Amino acid sequence: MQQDCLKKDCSHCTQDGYCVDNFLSVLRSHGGRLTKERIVLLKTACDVKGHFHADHLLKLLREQGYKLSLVTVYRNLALLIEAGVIRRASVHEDTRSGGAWYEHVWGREHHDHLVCSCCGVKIEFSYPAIDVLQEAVAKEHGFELERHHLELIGLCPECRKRKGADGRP
Amino acid sequence: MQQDCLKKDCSHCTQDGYCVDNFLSVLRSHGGRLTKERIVLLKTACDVKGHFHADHLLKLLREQGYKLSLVTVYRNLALLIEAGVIRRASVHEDTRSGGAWYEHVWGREHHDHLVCSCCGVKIEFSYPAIDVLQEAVAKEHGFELERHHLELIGLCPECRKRKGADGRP
DNA sequence: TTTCATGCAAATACTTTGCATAAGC
DNA sequence: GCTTATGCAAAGTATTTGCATGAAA
Repeated sequence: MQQDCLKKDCSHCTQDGYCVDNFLSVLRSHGGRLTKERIVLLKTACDVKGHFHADHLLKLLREQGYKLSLVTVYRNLALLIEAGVIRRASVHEDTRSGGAWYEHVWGREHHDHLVCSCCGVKIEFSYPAIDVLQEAVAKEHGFELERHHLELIGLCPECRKRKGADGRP
Repeated sequence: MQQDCLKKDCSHCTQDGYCVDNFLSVLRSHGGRLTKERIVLLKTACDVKGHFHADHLLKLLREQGYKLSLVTVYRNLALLIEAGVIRRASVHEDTRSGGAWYEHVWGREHHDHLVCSCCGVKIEFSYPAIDVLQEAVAKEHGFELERHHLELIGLCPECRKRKGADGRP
């Protein structure tokens, strides 16, 4: 898996600026084929600004005039994850927001999320010190860390203001 | 909500050592009733050592001779969470383990999880320094932190050994 | 021209809801 | 006795699977 290909300036990523090469190598390793559907899925997933659900991605594709089915979206999300193009970013929330959400990861730095428990707004942050400590914890337990999920849930500034609370209700 | 009641030495928790009082106050605030089903649910949820799913909890109840339905379990999990007896501990994993998992929280310190991506083993840890940094991040963004989900995913010592990998495949 | 991907429909898994009956308070 | 909880069956939502057709390689 060519990790370099996830970077913005990767020389492999020639086709319209999308990381087709990385995706291709994953397909090849499965004996898979590069269909039209997979190409538009790749591009659309990369173009999404924020977070998306499977059906959201389908809607975006339909709006662009492509006619693929939700089944195909589901079947290919796994490939896109394996290719390092997107990642699963969901943690079960109280407000069961319906299914898993994803975000594209290609050409982006690692980050985690702050989620407002009231309005649901999601804010990205990255805090290298936390990552370092996570590595320390993993090492302490003999784990070889692959990835992590961190979601901080609380009240965003707006909701705090609106509720007139400063911590005590 | 009497936070004290979550501690092991809480004087309210008289009935067989279970935190009935705290659960009761939540019920009362909803105009709810303390049924037999809710009592055994409370006890069984507190007795589970590790993590559990809704249907797992039902099985445990059935094994003890109680005959409640899965619907009742689902309906009361929300109450148990509100009473601070259990919490949702699930993060979507690759090995779709089927549904949300819970764990009881009453009388226990806060902790997070290390999950093996290979065998699925879950190890609890607590690392106050990480919690402190999370508070810092929240403050930085004007959030009032309520809770967080942290799951570190990687290879456990056993799976590393078995795979004969030291980091490079 | 063989093999794999797609789309449809149906199946599955988890969770929630409507309604009649049973049980707290 | 009033009102809420339970259990059943059915609905709902997110996701997966079987199978025939269509498209890559």
